[in-house]
Amino acid sequence: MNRISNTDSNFFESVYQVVRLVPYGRVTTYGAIARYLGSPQSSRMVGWALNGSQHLQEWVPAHRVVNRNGELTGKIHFPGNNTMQQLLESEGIVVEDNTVVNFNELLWDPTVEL
DNA sequence: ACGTTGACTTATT
DNA sequence: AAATAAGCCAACG
Repeated sequence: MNRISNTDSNFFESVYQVVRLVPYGRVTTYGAIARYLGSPQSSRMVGWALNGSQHLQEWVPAHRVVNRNGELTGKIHFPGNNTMQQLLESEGIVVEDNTVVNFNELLWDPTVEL
């Protein structure tokens, strides 16, 4: 059925799926996910999808998704002040000044890894 | 119903 | 190199 069809909410679900595949202690970017889904310019929708993922029952490691600069741009949408950073640090990721250190090494790109 | 906003990124000036 | 424009498209007011 579907098969990569647009005009469906599959985009959002696909985002959740991909984010769940991010390995422990690694991070990915909005653009990488968007590109993997076939819409390299829909990176904003990835963020919006993740916004909805928060009240999903499924565990979606949204804290492992940062922008292409490695900055924790989405942390403001987490409960508390730096919940996102704390979660990342609890996985061994070093965060400094809202930016993931060694981001380039920790980056997990689905178009490359899959 | 129309206009604005937004967890972004790439291209152009 | 730095600033501005544009593209994406769903949700909110």
